[in-house]
Amino acid sequence: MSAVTLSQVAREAGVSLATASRVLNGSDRRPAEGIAERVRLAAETLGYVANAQAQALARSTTGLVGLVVHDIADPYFSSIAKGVQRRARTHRHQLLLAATSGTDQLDAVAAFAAHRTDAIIMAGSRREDIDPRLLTELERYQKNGGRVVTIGQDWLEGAGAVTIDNRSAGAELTATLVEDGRTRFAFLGGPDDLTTAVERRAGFRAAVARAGLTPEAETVQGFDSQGGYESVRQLVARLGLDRLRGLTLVAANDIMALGAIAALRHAGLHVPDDLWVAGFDDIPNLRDFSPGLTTVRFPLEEIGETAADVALSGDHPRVEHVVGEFVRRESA
Amino acid sequence: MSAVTLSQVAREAGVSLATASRVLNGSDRRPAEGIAERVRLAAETLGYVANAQAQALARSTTGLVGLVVHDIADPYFSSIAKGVQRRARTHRHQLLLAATSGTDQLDAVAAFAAHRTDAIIMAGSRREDIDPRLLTELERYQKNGGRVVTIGQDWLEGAGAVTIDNRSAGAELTATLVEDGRTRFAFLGGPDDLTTAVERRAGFRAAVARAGLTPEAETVQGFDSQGGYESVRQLVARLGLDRLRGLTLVAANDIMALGAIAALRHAGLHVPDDLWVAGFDDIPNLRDFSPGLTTVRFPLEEIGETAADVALSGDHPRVEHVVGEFVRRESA
DNA sequence: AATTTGCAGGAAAGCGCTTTCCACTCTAGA
DNA sequence: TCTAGAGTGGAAAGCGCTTTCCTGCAAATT
Repeated sequence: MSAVTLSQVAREAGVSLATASRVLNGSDRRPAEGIAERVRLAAETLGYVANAQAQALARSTTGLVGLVVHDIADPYFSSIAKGVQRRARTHRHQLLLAATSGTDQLDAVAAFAAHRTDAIIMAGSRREDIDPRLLTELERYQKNGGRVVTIGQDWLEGAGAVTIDNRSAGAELTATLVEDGRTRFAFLGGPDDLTTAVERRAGFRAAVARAGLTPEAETVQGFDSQGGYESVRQLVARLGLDRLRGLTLVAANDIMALGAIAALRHAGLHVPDDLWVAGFDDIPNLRDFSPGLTTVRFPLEEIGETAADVALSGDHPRVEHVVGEFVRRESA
Repeated sequence: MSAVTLSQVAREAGVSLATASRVLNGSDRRPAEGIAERVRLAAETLGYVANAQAQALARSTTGLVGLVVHDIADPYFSSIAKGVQRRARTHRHQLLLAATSGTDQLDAVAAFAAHRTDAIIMAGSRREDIDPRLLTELERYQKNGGRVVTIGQDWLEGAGAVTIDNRSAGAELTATLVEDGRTRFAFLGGPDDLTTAVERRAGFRAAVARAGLTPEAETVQGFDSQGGYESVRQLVARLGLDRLRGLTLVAANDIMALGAIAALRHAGLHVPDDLWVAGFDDIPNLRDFSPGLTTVRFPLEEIGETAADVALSGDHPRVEHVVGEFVRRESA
C-alpha cells in the first residue's frame, strides 16, 4: 500500500508539510484561504488519502473501536453489532470486529490492544469462569487509557457497561405465565458456564419456587437452535409425549425456542394447542414466525448503540441498565 | 493510549532496539537464545504490547481487511461476514466492518483506504448504477496496491470476485416449479437498482417465458421481510384472494419469502395448501420455520470464506464462481 | 515614529516501530 | 599464521503524519 503522501501534496502546492497538514487534516489553526485552496487542489489532483496509521501514531488515538461477539451470524449479536456500528459511525470511529466462536476472546482483545483501539466492547456473553489472562489483558488495556464496556453484566472494574437484567426477565416471564394458570414447567437451558443462560434459569427457578411449584425438567444444551431442538428430543425421551402435553417450556433464548418448536412439530405436538413455549430477546423477524413467539424483548440494536455511546462519549465508566419487556404472542 | 514501548523493553533487557524488535516481532534474523530470553522476560514483566499502527507504518502493510455490507443484521450478510471473519483470522488479519445501510459505501471505502487495509471486500449487493466516485476511489485504492474483491458479480476491473449466478438460480428454480406442473406465477421483487434482485427476476422471467407462460404479477418492494409482506398485501389488493389461490410466488430472497408467508397467513391463506412460495439463499435457521421453505441454497459462510481467501492469498485477481443448489422443502 | 501585538507559515522533533548497513568477533580454510 | 566468510548486535535512517516552537511580517497601539 504505497500512496500519495502529505509531503508530495505540500511540495505540489508549494507549502510546508505543516501547512498542508493543517488544511487537510483538521487543526485549530486555519491557514489563509488562498493557500488552503492551493493545498486542496493539489490534494485533489494527486489523489491524496491520509494515512490513518501515521495519523494514529502522531496523534496517539486511532479512531478505532473493537467489538467482540461470539457468533456474528447469531441474530442476537448481529443486531447488537448493527447498533454499535451505527453509533461508531456517528462518533467517527471504525469498527474492528472479532467473532470468537470459541474461548479465544483473549486473542481478540490482544489484537485490539495491539491496534490501540480507543475502546473495546465485549458483547460475547460472559462465561462464569473468566480466563484470568483475559482479565489481566483488559486491565492492562484500561491502565493504558483504553476504555472497555461490557454488555450483559458489569463484570470489569473500571469499565463501562450495559447491563441486562436476565434474572428478573426470567422471573417475570415465568411469573406471568404462572398467573395465566400454568402449573407445569420445564426449562430449556444453555451451557452452565454462560452467565446469560444461568441467570435466566435462576429467575425461572425462583419464580417457579415462589409459586410453590417444581420444574418437571431442565435441560443443558447449546445456546442455539440446535440446542433447543436437542432439548426437546431429550424431553421426549425422558418424559414421553404424553407428559409433554400441558407443559410450559421456557427456553433460554428465542433461537432455542424456535428450535424447540420445530422439534415439537416434528414430534407431532402443536404449539400452543398441546403445550406452550416462550423465549427471550425478541430477535428480528420473529414476526414472520408462526406461532408468534411469546418472549421478553430486549432492544438489541439499542443496546449496541448505548454500548458504543458509553464507550465513546464523555463520562466514562458509566453503566446503563436495560430491563426486558414482556411480549405476549401466541406461543405461550 | 500510552503503553510500554519497544525501546523501554530494549533498555530493560539491555539490548538495542533492533535486537528487541527481532526477538519479539518476528524477523528472519533470530538473535541468540540467551539474549532472546532476556528480551522476552523484559517484555513480559513490563507488559509490552506491540503497536500495530507503528508496525504498519514501518512495514507498510496493516494486517487489516475491510468488509462492507448493507445490513449486518440481515442473515445473508451476517453469514457472509462470519465466513470472512473466520478466514481473515487464519490469514492473521483483523476485520474492519462497515455497514452501509444507505448509499454511503463511498465513505466506507474511503475510510478503509485511509486505514490502508490490505484488502476490501464489497459484499453490499451491487446497485445497478454505481456511483462513479466509488469506482474512482476503488481504482485508486487498487492502483496503490490494495486488493478488492466483489461478492455477487465481477464488476470491477482488476478486482477478484466471488460471483453468484443469480440469473441461473432464478431460471432453474422457476423451471423446476414449472416441471411440477405449476402454471401461474408471480414474482415478489426487490428494488430495481439492486443487481441481485434484478437478476433473479430476469431468470424467473426467462424461465416463465420459455414455458410459454406469463407472470400474473410482479412487485417491487424492499429486499427484506417487510418487502415480502408488503408485496403480498399489494397482490391481495390487486388480484383478490381468490386469484391468489394456486399461484406460485417466487420471492427475490428468503427473508422476503418469509415475510410473504406471514402476510398470506394473516390474509387467511395457507402455504402450501392454497398456494406456493419459494425463495433464494437458504439462510440459517430456515429449518425452524414451518412450512419448510423451498429455496435455492447459496453457501453463504463459504462464500465469505472464499472471498477472504481470494483477497488475502497468493494469486490475486482470481474469480470464483458459485452456483446455487435447489432445495426442495414443503413450501413449493 | 517607535514599539508592541497578533498571526502567518515553516523547521524540526517526535510518535513506535522495521530494516539496512556497519563494525565486530569467531570459525574455518589455505 | 593469515585471510576470507559467516554471524552477531547496534546505530541510524526511514515510514507519514502532528504539533511545538520559531521567525518574520503587518496591523494596532501610544
